[in-house]
Amino acid sequence: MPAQSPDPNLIIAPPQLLSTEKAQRMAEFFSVLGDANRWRILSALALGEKRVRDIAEMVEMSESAVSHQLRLLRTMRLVGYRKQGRNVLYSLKDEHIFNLYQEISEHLDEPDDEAII
Amino acid sequence: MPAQSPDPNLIIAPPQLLSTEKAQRMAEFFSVLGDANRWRILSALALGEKRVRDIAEMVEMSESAVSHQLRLLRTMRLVGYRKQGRNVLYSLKDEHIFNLYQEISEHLDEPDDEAII
DNA sequence: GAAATGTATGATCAAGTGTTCATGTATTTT
DNA sequence: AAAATACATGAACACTTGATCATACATTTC
Repeated sequence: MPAQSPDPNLIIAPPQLLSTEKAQRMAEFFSVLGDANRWRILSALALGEKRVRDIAEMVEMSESAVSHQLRLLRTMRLVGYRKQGRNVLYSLKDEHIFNLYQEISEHLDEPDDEAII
Repeated sequence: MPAQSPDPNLIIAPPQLLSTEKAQRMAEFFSVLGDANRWRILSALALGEKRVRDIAEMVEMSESAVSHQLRLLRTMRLVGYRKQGRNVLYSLKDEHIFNLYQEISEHLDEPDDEAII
């Protein structure tokens, strides 16, 4: 019997208050996505594997700043990398990020008020 | 002909670099979810509509701190509220939050290394 | 091996964030 | 109407964060 795929419209709410530990882990993760430059870097990588230099140029940041941010994205396992000569090629490790992007995008695009008269 | 529901495994990546504006909007939204106390508050509200006082007691924060955070959650349209006498009852406005919760939870639960030998 | 290139990292500092404290407002109770 | 209760808000302050700058490291080129 094949596995039943979950109803995409089903809302899954935690049955109880989040523990401080779990809440903290959630917060730390979302904080990583709480920076515009990191989103730009991720979207650059969504276009394909890239060198630090090239990312820096695309997103118009210093190489140092990009490197710092990539380090964070690395520790959060959002990007992977491989060395190639003196270059380091970064790539998206978890493309699910852009599913989140899509969902939130829709949330943000909702009208401010449902006109109730 | 009924609408085709999208393939849940389809990864949707933006076809180009995110604009600074769009990236900024994303970042602002994710920042709101980048705080452990806000997650606790949201998870309290996931259990049902609640007064400020009760939320404060559940999450062990001062009423003032909770009020400040609820204000933020309100402006981000994550919670709604209605007055009832001298109480203000808050509730989740967008339960999608806990779909995000679910997704990220899985991401965080992934093993650190896929043992490759 | 010296110079150049690509990347990483530590220190510093300005800006942002979240809590507390004091105070204000609205509603209910006495 | 005075007191009590529930919530909101502004200011202040401690803490966090992210960029820059200087420097270090690794690899390639000369």
